[in-house]
Amino acid sequence: MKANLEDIAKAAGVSKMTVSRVLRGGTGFSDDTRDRVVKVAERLGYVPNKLAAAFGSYQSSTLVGMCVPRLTSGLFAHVLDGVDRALSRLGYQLMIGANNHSVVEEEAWVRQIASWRPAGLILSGRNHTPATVDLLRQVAAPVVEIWELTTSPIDMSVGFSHHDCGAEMGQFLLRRGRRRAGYVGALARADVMGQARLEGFQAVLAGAGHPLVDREVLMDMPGFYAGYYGLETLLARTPDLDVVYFHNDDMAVGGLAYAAAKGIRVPEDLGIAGWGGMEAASILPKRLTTTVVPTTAIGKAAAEALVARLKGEPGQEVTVVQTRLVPGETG
Amino acid sequence: MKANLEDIAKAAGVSKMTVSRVLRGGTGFSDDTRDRVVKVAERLGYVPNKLAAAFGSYQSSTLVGMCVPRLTSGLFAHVLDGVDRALSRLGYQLMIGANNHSVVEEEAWVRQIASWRPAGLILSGRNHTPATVDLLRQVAAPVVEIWELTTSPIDMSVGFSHHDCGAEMGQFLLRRGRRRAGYVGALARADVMGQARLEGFQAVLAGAGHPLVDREVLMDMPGFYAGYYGLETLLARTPDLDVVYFHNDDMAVGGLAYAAAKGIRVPEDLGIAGWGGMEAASILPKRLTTTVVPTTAIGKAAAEALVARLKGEPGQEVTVVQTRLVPGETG
DNA sequence: AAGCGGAAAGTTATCGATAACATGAAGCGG
DNA sequence: CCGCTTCATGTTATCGATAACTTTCCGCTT
Repeated sequence: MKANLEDIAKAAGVSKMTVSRVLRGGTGFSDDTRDRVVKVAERLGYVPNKLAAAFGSYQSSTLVGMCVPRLTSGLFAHVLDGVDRALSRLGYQLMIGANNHSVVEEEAWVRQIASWRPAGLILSGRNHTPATVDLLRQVAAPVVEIWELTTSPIDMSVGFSHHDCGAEMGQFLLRRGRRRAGYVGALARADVMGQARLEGFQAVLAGAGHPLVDREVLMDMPGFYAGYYGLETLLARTPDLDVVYFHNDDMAVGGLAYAAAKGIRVPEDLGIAGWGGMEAASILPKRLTTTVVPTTAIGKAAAEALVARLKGEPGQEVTVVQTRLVPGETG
Repeated sequence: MKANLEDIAKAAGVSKMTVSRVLRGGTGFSDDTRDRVVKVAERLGYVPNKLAAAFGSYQSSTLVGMCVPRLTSGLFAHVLDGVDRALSRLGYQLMIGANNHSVVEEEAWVRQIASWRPAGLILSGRNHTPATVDLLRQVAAPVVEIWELTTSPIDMSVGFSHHDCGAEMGQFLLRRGRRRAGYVGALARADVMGQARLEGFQAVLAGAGHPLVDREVLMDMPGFYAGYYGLETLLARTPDLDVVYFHNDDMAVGGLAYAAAKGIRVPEDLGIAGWGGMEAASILPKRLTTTVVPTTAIGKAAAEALVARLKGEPGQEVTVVQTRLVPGETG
């Protein structure tokens, strides 16, 4: 790199410290000095060295790490976008990682990121390995757990209850007269949140005397094809279902495609409900019954909670965001 | 942080340098020493300080920056995923940013990232401000430009020709007998790549004596609604089109929704073609005519080119990936 | 037994910015 | 005109790891 603080200091006839103060926009220098320093810095094409700054004083790190289950999830893309917009505006840089729905991979990621001494971290979910929690304590940076609500966060939390989402959908489908419900899931065992929705769903159905009839939980990623073949498998085993709740909208759309292919009328013969609120679903011939999650808002809230903490303000410990059940024409 | 190299050195009865050598897996120590050091490091819960390492010796940075137009683009999500998978496996960390299709925002991002002295950078597109190019030269890190092919990259390039995509689609639609083509775009002026596709499309049509009849380029983000209303506007002005080429699949799907809502038969009354190969399109009742882009492969190739360069190997200067025109039932 | 090669380990200087402390000059009331 | 405050500025130590160099030690040859 061409110039450092000392080069500017020499050229401007002041000390390094004065240059540092000017460029960071502090106080303790005259207007005349500031102008001179700024001009020289510009002329020399000075590019600050955050590595040195963050190393010398961890206070000055502007590195924020964020770990999501998958980078290709449309839902998390919006969360990421919300975080990035809020943070980049304030001069923070975002380091990302994907844990593939595994707390072990999350631990590996946190271990890597911890070595960069980040100013803050955003994690997805409330489940972590003990070693992860240890590491987080050691880095001593603010941590926001997003997506799944936890009332006892490591530090801060922004999310909603997946259990309640499932329960609410169960109630809704019962009100619409559905009595023989099935479920098609994915990411068997890896995804505790889909599991939580299923449990909420089941609890409500059982409580009403119409327990879940059958379920098909694939090992695959939750996508269109998983939804398509999941529904096929489920119906082959249990043909007389009157509604199927899917892990998410992608899968529900796959289910709709299967129904269309087989001449199953939706919602007359079979109801279909999803979860998440994928954008693409809004242009289906029939509006999908689903639960919309305020993804961008979650990202924004997480970033804001983090920044508040970094500025020394207390910061909201737990932020609950509202999901919204959208009654469509498929459920 | 609990422990640093010196703490381990003291506890193990060796020097810092020996600990450093052991933990980095170098040579110059006995098996006995290695075991002792490793054990102590583990016991003390040592977390390396990459800030110090990268600062002391830029060789040892494992930071890679990547800038995409939008974080919410399904296409770029897969590119990102391809990059992340390839890099994280090798111990690199990914810093991301979005430039909102603006070279000025890209410059701001590069300026920020440059101050972290990254080991490498991945940028989208081949257009950059002069100041960006200057900065890139200054950071002296390998740079991969992706998405749009350039035969004279700053450093390395992985991509394909948007112009050719448009031209190929033009030829295809002409072969299918279309004679009065329209175009619906988005991101007016901001997106040079959509512009390139349009130009390729127009050139072929004009060359065949059936020039583009009308076009509607919105200022909006390219999404479903933009496609819906874009087609509405276009057809209001020029009703007698027999095919419309869209900026991307999202918009084409919006166009399909508009056609369905208005009772316009596709492809009989109007052909519709998209670009990009969005996953969701695969479950439409009629398969969308589009060009599929190998997104994950682009990410993977970009990461590999970067890593090769970082390892001192020459690295592929220009990598051309193949897009694939998929004849659907809508065009 | 002197000398030598090479592996193992230690020493020193360094990266660039910042916190904490120190200095110095100007301004000002008594 | 002295001592006090205040603001502008300079000095010094420091963060943790690493490159480059130096020393130590051991075994082996002649």
